[in-house]
Amino acid sequence: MIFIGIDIKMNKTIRKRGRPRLLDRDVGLDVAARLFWERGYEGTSIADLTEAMGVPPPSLYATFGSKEDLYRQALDHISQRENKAWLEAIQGKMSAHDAMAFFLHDAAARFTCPDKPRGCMVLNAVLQHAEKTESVAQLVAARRALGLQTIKARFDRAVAEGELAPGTDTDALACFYVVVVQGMSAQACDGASLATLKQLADIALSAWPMPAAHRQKAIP
Amino acid sequence: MIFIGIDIKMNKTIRKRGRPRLLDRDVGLDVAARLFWERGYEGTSIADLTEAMGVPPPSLYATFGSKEDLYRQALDHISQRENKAWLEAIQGKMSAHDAMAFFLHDAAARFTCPDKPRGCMVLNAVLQHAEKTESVAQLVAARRALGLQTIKARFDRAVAEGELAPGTDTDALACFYVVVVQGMSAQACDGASLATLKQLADIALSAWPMPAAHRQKAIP
DNA sequence: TTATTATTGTATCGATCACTATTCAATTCA
DNA sequence: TGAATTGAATAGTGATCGATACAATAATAA
Repeated sequence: MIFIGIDIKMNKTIRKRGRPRLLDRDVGLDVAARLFWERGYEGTSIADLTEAMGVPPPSLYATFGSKEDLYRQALDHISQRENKAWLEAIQGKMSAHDAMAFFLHDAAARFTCPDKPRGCMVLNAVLQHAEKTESVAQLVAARRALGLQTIKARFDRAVAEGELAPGTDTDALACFYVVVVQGMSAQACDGASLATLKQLADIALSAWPMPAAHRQKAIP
Repeated sequence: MIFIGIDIKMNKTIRKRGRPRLLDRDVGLDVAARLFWERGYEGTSIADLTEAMGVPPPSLYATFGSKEDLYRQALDHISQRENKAWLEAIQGKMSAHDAMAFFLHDAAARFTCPDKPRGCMVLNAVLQHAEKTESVAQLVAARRALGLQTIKARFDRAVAEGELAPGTDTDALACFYVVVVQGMSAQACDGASLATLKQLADIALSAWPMPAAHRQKAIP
C-alpha cells in the first residue's frame, strides 16, 4: 500500500479520503503561469488552460477556484522564482548602484530567455482592460507598486548610508528605474535582443546621480 | 433643399442616393479610439462600441468593416492628433537633445491629461494577447517600431551634424528613450502624477551622451 | 463488504463574443 | 409620382466565454 498524504504543520498529516486528484497543483500553476504570461489574463481562456493541463474544467476549478484565483496563484508561483535573485541583490550588501546594475542586466537576461515567454509577466499586464477585469488589474498594479516601493526603500537606504547625496529624490529615481525595466519588458515582447537590452540598461545606469562633490555641467 | 455631399479630389462631389448615414465617421472613430485606448483591443467589445456610438451593430460594420478594421482606423485617427507635435519637434530644427526633452515632457503631459485615458494608446497595447489577436498585435508593434525608427533617424542626423559623437550607438540610444516613454505610459496607467513623470523624464535626459571632449569618470 | 467521501468525466448552463440576414425606412433619380 | 438605392432597426447566427450539475469512479473508513 502506498501512502499519499500532505504534511501540514509538525508531522500532522491529512489522508485524502476520496478519489485522488489527477492534477498536481505545482504543475498546473506552471502551465497556467506560462499561458497567462504569454497571452495575458483576458487572452487566456479556461479552455486553453484545461487543455494545456490535460484535465477537465471541474478539476481546474476544484484545485484553483476561479480564473482570477488561478491567476493570483500563478502570479505568486512565478514571482517566487523570478524575483528571488534581484530581490536578494537589492536587499543585500552590494551598493545601490551595483544592485541596480544587477537588477537591470538580470532583467535583460530574463526577459529574453529562450525557454520562457518574452518580457515580464507582471510589468505590462492588464494595463488596458475591460471594466470587469478591474480587480485583476488592481492585483497586478499592486505588485508593480510593491516593486517600486522595494527599489525606493533601497535608495532611501543608500541616502542614509551616504552612497546617494542627501535630498536625493528617491521617489523619482526609483520610478525612473522601474520605468526603464518596464519599458525593457515591453521591448522584449516586441523582439528586442539581449544585447540591445543590456546596452540600454547601461545607458540607464549612466543616469545614476553623481555624488555632489563631482557634479558639474556636462556642456560648457 | 440642403445639399449634403463629400468633396473628393478637385470639387468633384458625390451625392448619396440612399438613406443618409446616422453615424458620422469621425465621431465614431473618436468614440472607438477612446474605448480601445482605455480598455484595449481584447477588452473592448462590439457591444461596448455600438452602445457608446449609439448605433446598432450593422451601422458600425457598414461604416468600419470589422472590429480589427475599426481598431486600425481608430489608431490612424488618434495618431494624427497625438503624434503631430512631437513629430514636428523631432524632425524640425531644434537640437536632438532639445527635441528629446520636448518629446519626453510632452509625453508626460499627454499621458496624464485629465480628459483622456491615461498613458499611450499604442505603447502598451496588445503586448500579451491570445493567438487569434496576433494580427492586431503586429499592427501596434509595427507602429511602435515606426516610432523607434523615427527617433533613431533623428539621432543619426545628430551624429551627422556633430551634435552626437561619431560612433554613437544610435540604435541603443533610441531604444533607451523609447523604453523610457513606454515605461512612462505604463506608470501613467498605474496612476503616476505629471510631476513624477516630468522628474523621471529629466533623469532620463541626464543620460544624454556627453561630447567626447567632456567625457570623464563620474566616480573617482 | 458496505458506506462515505472526493474527484473525474460528460454534458452542459446562461451570458457574451464578433458578426449578419432580413425587413423597413429614407433618400435620390427618372 | 414610382423605381432604385442605401442605411437603420430588429432579431437573430454559431462560437466561445467562465463556470457547473450530475453521475460514474476510486479512494478511505467502518
